[in-house]
Amino acid sequence: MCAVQEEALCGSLERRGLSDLNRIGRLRRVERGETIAWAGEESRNCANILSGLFKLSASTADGREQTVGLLYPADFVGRPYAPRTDYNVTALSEAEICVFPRPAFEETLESDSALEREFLRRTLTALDEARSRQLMLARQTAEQRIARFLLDMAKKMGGARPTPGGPRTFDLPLSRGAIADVLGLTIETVSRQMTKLKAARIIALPGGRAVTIIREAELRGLTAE
Amino acid sequence: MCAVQEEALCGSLERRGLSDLNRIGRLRRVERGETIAWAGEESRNCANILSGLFKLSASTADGREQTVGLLYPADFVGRPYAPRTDYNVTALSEAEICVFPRPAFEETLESDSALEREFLRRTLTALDEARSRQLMLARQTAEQRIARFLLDMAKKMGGARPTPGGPRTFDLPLSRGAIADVLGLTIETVSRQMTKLKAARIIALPGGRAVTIIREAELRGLTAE
DNA sequence: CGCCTTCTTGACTCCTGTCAAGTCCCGTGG
DNA sequence: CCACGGGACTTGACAGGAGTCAAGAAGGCG
Repeated sequence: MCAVQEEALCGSLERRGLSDLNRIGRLRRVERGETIAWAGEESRNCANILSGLFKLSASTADGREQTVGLLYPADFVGRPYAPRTDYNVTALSEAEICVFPRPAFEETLESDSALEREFLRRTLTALDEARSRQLMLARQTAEQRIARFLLDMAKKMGGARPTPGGPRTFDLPLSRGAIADVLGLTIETVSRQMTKLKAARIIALPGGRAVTIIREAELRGLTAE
Repeated sequence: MCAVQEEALCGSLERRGLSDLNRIGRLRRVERGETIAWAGEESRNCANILSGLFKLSASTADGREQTVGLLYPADFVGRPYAPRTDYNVTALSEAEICVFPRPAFEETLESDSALEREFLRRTLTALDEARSRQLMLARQTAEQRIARFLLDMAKKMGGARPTPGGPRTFDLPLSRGAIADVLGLTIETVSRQMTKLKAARIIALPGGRAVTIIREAELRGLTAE
């Protein structure tokens, strides 16, 4: 039943506990662009992502948006132990999720210490990531952010390499606008930086949302990390 | 023994568990400016803050620094379940901490589910805060950051109000440089913004690191949240 | 009182945001 | 098959906020 069982939260469970969580979970298909949780709303459900990509975002009073995290298959969605959620969760692609009512999930956490420990580990990892994104947003230039983003995406997306160690091509699962939201930039700046990298022949943009990383070492050099 | 017992992590424990944690903890005094954990270093210890203020920081390759979190009394320091820590932890004032070896702390977490649950809650809160700081660093102007920072600090520091509802005065526990690191700005920009707020008679700067919030409503209006 | 750090202020630069046209891409429908 | 339309993307011109560099002033500690 659970397509991402080895990696997902429920994958850490032994047979018994797993069936507990599966029993309360309900499969749901989500359309691209659909928002499954709104900031300020009561936190009623939690979920595991089975497939697809989501963004976790907040917006300023004047309407500009910032993505504070990307969620991939096997990642967890929701905020246990809080009455409300502070962030929107929106699908960036078609997706499937496994939804639990929050109180039931909390009870399962409390009765299954292996699950709870795994959840704690994941939360600690998410915290490290959120802090690393703070450093990026506060101190990196647009060029450094784009370089880091492309490398991260290449890693996440896999992508074909015609020759071993050679250029790698993959499709960005995000629009320019969504990338801008993630990196704390504007669409125009993202576009200009991509054009600049293309002009420098560090990447190629074969069309659509495809990206080819031609000279990975140079790109890595631009991240200055 | 535990001066912040009601609030600190160990305060959530029942007598039995508490004594477990106290048995492995060791009191330590820390000087202002002292760094008790270095990024990239092996994660050997965890600690509870008993008194004082710490910053959690990272730096870019070119040496600029960013504070990714402030740690107050009763807050937890360290990274269980990871071999290395990614951040520096530095005392911004004289401080006292209660130190546990990381493996012993992990064992205690695993054997005491109430402690583990409390630790999970704290980690979730820290995650929310880290995400909220992402929004600030990505999308707020210098003026908005300063306004929010002053209001946050006023709340944390308490501070005397000569007349109820009237102006409130408190001492900033951070230097201008430390504030700049927290807000993702430079010392000069912090200084200029403070001067601007002073000129607008929204705050006063009586000397030293003291701040008086004269018109709190206006200051709150500037945060645009 | 004097030194040294911290803070303030000024002049200038530059990166990124804003506003405004285009251009590309792709699916739809004639 | 190709023209059309609309969203996504690119490009240009310009402005402005924050960074950088450089003095100076203020404050604290010996």
